[in-house]
Amino acid sequence: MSVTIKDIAKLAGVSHTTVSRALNNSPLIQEETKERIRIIAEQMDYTPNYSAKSLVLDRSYNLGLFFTTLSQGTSAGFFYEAIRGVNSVIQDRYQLIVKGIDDYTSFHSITRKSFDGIVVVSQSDDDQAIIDHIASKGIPQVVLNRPVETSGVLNVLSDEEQGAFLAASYLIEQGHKRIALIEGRKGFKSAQNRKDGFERAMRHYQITVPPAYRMPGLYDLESGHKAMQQFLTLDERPTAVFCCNDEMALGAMKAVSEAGMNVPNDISVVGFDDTVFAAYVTPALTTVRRPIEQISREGALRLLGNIENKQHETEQLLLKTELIVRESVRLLTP
Amino acid sequence: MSVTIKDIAKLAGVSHTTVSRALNNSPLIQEETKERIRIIAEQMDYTPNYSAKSLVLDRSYNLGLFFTTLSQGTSAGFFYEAIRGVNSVIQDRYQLIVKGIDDYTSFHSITRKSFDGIVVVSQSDDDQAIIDHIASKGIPQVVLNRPVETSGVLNVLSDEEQGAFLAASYLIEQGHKRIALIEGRKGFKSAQNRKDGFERAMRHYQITVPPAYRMPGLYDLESGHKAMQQFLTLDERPTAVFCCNDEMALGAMKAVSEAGMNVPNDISVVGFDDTVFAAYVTPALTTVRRPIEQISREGALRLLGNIENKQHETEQLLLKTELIVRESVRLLTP
DNA sequence: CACATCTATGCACACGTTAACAATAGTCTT
DNA sequence: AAGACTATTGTTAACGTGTGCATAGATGTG
Repeated sequence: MSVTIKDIAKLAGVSHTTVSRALNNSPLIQEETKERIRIIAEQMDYTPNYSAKSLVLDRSYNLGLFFTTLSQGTSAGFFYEAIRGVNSVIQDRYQLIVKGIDDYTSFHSITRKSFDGIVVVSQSDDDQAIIDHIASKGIPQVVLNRPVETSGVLNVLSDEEQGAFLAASYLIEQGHKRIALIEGRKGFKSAQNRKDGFERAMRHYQITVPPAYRMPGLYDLESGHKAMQQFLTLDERPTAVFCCNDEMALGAMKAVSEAGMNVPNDISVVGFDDTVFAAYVTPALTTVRRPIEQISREGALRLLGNIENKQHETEQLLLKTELIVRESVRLLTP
Repeated sequence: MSVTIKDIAKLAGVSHTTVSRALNNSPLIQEETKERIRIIAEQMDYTPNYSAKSLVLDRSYNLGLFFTTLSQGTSAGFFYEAIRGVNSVIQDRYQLIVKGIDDYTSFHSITRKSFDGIVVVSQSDDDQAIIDHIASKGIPQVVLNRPVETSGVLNVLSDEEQGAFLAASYLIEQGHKRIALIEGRKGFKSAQNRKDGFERAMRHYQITVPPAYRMPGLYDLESGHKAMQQFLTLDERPTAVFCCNDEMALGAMKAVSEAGMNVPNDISVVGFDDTVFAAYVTPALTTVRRPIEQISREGALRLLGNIENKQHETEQLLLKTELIVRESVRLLTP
């Protein structure tokens, strides 16, 4: 059917071994022989059979890109940036295989033979199981976005606690004292980190947050909307609301305007993530930017380094987040 | 290193052929032998080597999912929904390999050996080259999202012309006569279709659109913003603006509010795509919903059908779009 | 009982590639 | 000029799996 090195060999009047060596640019083969063979291969439109290569070289040329879930809870922008980041560094060398971890009923099929390396974009503590499995199989991996306990695993993430601290501090510095919190999805590490940064800022500036000023959330528009509706029913309403991501912040702003009030004049809002639309809503959302694309690029680069140099660098890289000040927070003068 | 069928054979006291047949549930093997072998395989934690299988069976177990570009112009939500749709139907049977078409410097490596089938999510006429290449290699394929000329290719898309017609007609039915258009990215088929639907509605209701009421766009927030700024400088401003996607509509709304004006009271806006945030901006955006996830699911299903039944069904499936009425269009009373 | 038929299993090879080792011819060294 | 060395190419086996054909035993048939 398709052209093999044996076909080329026949035409070139050499052995298939010579063809193999020539095409792999082995120093054993004479330069002019190589050139002759390359030309013939080109003419015959030869493409190597990667299954055969994989079998003998024990490399799959596959790079896994695993997300906690593909069906819910992952924001589209996050997903997109992560794929872009990884894709930008792998070039032609690997095939990028995208999976949702929750699609696996068993990790049985995840082996050294099927993946040269795996990028786990982890958003939940539950991912620990697959991370351990990958580690136990000895497959090179890098875990992005979430701090990971397993030692000896590459780990690249942004300092979300610091980002949340920045944003919460900013609210206080703008004169706010009655500050409410809409939390992230339970079980997601980011939810915990962002909350921690918020709490640290409150402690640092000695602000107390009453229980009524805390609402759970699911990282989606709906739950932000609901939470803000709750806050608005309170006798003593908060003057500012810290939302653990931008989508909930949008939902919250929606609730404010539905109640005939205005952001930021009646109530201030900050988000987290700097999603692509944050700059374009009205008012433009003040938020915290995570360098996701950079995270996934740095992670993929280090992973490829480990794969190709057969080393086992293990490092935790913490990239800085950045507060993006826009229009959704009002300066409160006493 | 890892367990092979020969290891199992040794332990079971049979030939590796028997093991192979047993694990593939061949009718040639006695039921109790099968069961015995299955148990041993389980205990030894056997996983088949897919490179070896691929080599002999001439199947890669790979499904390509190709986007026009991963680096620009593709909206995150679109991307996300497409992957979700395809992923939901492939289960464990295939690996999903995501690629940007513009990452290829040569299509040379795209062969029957490396892909059992390919889903091309096409957003540009330029994709015709890769579609033809895939067809010429005899690889089963389905083209989503864009009508394709090549005959004998599965094709699933939404009727965007009809969607645009719906939205534009809605503006007119709400009493608007001075209607402007912000076009989509040049070269993208969707840009053409949406414009066509818009024009048909104008003709149908005998509305003329002056040249100053037409602005080019790039499908991003920036260009929508710019275009609307232009419209606002006109002496006779349009009362409604049809934006060829939601992101540009957001940019446009931003420009309106920056000018101290209000949507929909001063100017009405419609978008296209029903992106996830359309419902949550202020005012909520009236737009057209494309069933992307359904498109990619239906497309993937038909593709798998063709692969697994070795048939070559060729069909064009046109899925209906839907107008989602929200708050960004005002009822104009004469 | 002789023969045909059926059932369950094994043998040997194939898939396309790489690599250890062998072979050949030419060159250098002393 | 013989031996050692080098440069280039070929021979053969190996990777793990599936399959056509052969085989051995069991069963049926007249």
